[in-house]
Amino acid sequence: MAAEDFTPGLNFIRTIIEADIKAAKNGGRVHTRFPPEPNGYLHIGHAKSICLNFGLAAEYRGLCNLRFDDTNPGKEDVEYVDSIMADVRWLGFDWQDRLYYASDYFEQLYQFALHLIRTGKAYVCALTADQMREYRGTLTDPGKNSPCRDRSPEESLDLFQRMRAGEFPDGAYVLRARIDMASPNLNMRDPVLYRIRRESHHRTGDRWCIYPMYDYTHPISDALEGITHSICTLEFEDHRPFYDWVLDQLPVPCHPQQIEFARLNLSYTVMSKRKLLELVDKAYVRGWDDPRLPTIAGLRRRGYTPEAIRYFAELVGVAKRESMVDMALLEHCLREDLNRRARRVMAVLRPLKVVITNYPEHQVEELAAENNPEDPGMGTRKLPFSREIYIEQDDFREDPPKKFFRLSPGKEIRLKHAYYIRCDQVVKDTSGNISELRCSYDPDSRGGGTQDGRKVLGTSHWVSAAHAVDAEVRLYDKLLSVPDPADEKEGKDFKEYLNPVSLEIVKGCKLEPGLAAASPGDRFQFLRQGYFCVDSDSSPEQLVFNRAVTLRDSWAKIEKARQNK
RNA sequence: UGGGGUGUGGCCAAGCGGUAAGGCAUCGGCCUUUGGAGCCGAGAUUCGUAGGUUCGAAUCCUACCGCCCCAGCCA
Repeated sequence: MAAEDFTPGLNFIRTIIEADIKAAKNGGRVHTRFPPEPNGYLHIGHAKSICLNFGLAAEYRGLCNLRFDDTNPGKEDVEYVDSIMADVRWLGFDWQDRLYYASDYFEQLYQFALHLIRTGKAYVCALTADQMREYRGTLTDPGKNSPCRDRSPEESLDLFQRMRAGEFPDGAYVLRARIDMASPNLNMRDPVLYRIRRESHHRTGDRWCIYPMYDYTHPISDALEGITHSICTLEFEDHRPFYDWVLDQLPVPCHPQQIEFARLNLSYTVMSKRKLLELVDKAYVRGWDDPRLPTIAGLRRRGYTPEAIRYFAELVGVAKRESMVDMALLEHCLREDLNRRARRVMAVLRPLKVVITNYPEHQVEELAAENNPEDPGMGTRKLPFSREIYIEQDDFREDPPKKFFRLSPGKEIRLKHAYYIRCDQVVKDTSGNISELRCSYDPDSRGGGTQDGRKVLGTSHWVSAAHAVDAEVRLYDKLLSVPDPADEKEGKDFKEYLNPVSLEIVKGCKLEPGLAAASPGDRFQFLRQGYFCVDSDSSPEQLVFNRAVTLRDSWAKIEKARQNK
């Protein structure tokens, strides 16, 4: 099914929203937000969330904000906010004038904290981090009240103001909510609201030395922005009671509904920011946009389209069940999109020279080739044909196995858009390697067919030797050699499962001449091989292509099945 | 062992008391100037397990089992 013909079904979130609209909750409004922390690059899992939040807003004629959850200055950076904005835009979404930062709310957050202190809902606590851990209790045992818990509002107010004024060293005090140290939900055992931290913030500089915690910041930010449905991932389900508690204590404009869904997991790759950061930092890959990574930047460089990613986000669905989606589905989405849009071109990755002995020595013909059989509107182009050409090494076998439709001694194949050729002679070098094939062509087969109805099973791509342009082609494969490292032996680090051949660089590839004009980001189908994208390293002098995804390959399947026997 | 979630074919996922959608993957077949694309077909007697309610249960009830998350002054 084509991506744009796909009609999304109902999922549990759409069900909730439709019920809310029907009940005229929030005046029938739908307002979502995508709230990344700028501490890393976005990946395909974030894309699922972006498509969900912006998609829902578009679907129900609502709005979606982009908001940076920047409450932890030590980990955050402008490099990340820039990349995040670029990635969201590239995916095709627009937050218009609604770009927000949690740090924009620091003053309001502070005022709300004062309110909580005055109403006895928060207090300044002097317990150290270690003590606080002890006082918190365990999963099965209730916690103990902090000795500071009964501090008067006046005293807490004074202390909190002095925390802001910078009178105390980092860690000396925190502001805590006063809820219930015996709650079975650890998030309700007087969670920390503010901590002292002398760290420069990428937006507020040194204006603050106290920073609010996520759990306190998030519900208020949502409420201030008039969010109706605050969609987040499953691990925040336990935080929802606190989310609601905060909003219930404060004079905020509205009370958004938090809804949790399962984050995306993809086989053969890693999706945690920590692991991705490690791969980048320790140079296991060539940066955040390495085409092997599931980052948006990596997928973009690899050749993925926003359409393919959006289609994928729709296909994987939204549910509460933890799952592992097969990488094959992502690949399918790209093929689906590019099959109808990508120009077909001929590129020989591992060239084998073929001399057509009965073809006139200096003759060059221009043969017409369609640019995309799926879309005649994409037109045709001319391909030069001459006596010496290159075909793919894999397209010739001196001793062909059964079902091998390609070229072998005495056999005939079709050169796509050109002629039938028959292999007459195999030329080898002194060490016995095949150096060239000598073939003869059938002049009646010009264009790739004859009148006699002769069956030619194999069709090869080719390129005229004298006219070919050289290129480097980077063949990418799975990042990991196992679908899910968590399923493997205990105690092994995920890096032990890194696929050693996730990148193979092939040089001296021969491409049809028109490709000399290709520029970075251009995508093509290399006939019979896959979809390729011009890399950002590419230049007119040194063309570089990335393989985004292979074509489905039934011959490879036959061979693999044979091997497994 | 406290709390919160979740269990539908290999992987996702609909289903919400009336007798198992759809997609990916897999396997057949047709077609083909890409072993691509396209087309046709195959596969859960069964919905974690065991009981129960009902004319009827994946859907309701009970018990049990599995898996995930929570003890950051991270998000």
